Amino acid sequence: MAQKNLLPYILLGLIENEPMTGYDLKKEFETEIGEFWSVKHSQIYLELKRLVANGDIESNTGYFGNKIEKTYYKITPQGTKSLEGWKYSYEDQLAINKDEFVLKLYFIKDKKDPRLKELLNEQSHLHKKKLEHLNSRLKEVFPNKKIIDNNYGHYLILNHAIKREMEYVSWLEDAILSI
Amino acid sequence: MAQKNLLPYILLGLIENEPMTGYDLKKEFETEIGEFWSVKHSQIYLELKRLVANGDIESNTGYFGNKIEKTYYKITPQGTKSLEGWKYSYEDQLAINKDEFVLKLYFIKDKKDPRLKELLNEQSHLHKKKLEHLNSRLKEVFPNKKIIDNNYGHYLILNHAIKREMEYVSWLEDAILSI
DNA sequence: TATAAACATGTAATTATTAACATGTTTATG
DNA sequence: CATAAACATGTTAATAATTACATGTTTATA
Repeated sequence: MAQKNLLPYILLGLIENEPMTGYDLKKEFETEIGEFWSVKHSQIYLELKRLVANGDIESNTGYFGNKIEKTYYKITPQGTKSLEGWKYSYEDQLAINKDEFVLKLYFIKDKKDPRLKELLNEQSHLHKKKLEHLNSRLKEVFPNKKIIDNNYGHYLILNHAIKREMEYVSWLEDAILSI
Repeated sequence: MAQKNLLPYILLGLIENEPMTGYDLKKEFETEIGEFWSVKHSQIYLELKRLVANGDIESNTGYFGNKIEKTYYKITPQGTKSLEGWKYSYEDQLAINKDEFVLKLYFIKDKKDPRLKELLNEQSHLHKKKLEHLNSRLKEVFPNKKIIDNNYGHYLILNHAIKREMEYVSWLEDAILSI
């Protein structure tokens, strides 16, 4: 069981719906899935090569007009199988989720430290903005019940992200008041 | 401003209190800070070398008895400065926090998918266990107000972790009921 | 007391990730 | 219509992180 590097599954998951080019995939990380995951485009191209070498996807280079050359990737039956295997596999333990701000706080010992409140305020501002953004995403992406039911996983995690930000903000506000 | 690799700051932050060996540092990641961050011990040794080369810490090798040889690291004024700079620096934007389960859900489209509930249940179980664990940590680590006030950052983030897990569990429970 | 398990301390190799470099193509705009 | 900006597509180099390898020391236990 290959672990850790999840990018292959992401690419498979995206390509599964329809053949895509490297650039199409890159753009996915600027919108939809970009809310939950990030990678650099250089990584995408590397991984695509590996997936081809591995037989999980097939490439098809076409010439559009006489200038543009595009390589589309489509998933193979083997790739589909690999994707399914991952999607429904169980995790036996939770990964730690690394948050730089949380880390900083760990090293701020003194409750009376005057800079503490500043940091909390700044963080609160960032998370409020994020919360706002997520709320508008929800309205935008899921305007009706049919879309919700056909993209239920996405709907769930977007709601989760919103609740998480609400928790974050409320925690920070409480912390600010407490000092 | 060096970004990204936060391990140097963690090591500085830990060494700041008292000189420590590589192994001492490794152990920190199994208890206290291990709740919020993880690294492999091989990475610690590499980073310690770099910090020494960079003048942020100094090493001092001593022979205990006639067998054991230990190298203690202590922070230099330059290291302290670097640590302080990081601790009170502002972040301009939030990093994405990568969660494999959330990623999986993104690719599960169909609300009626029978395996969805299984996955949600399994996750719920994991987070309930984690929540329990964190609650007992809180009691253990912060038995009284004095300790709280002298380790306030740590107190705050432990509370945050607890609230986050509560959110996670409640989200999952709602999701399970919704399908 | 032999032997296994856990402690303690690192190095080397592999893989993943990010940053930097390159290069040609449309599209907008002054 | 010249030119800058953004689009599109990659490769190469550098850094970070994980995995595997190595080796000697206590401590527990059969």
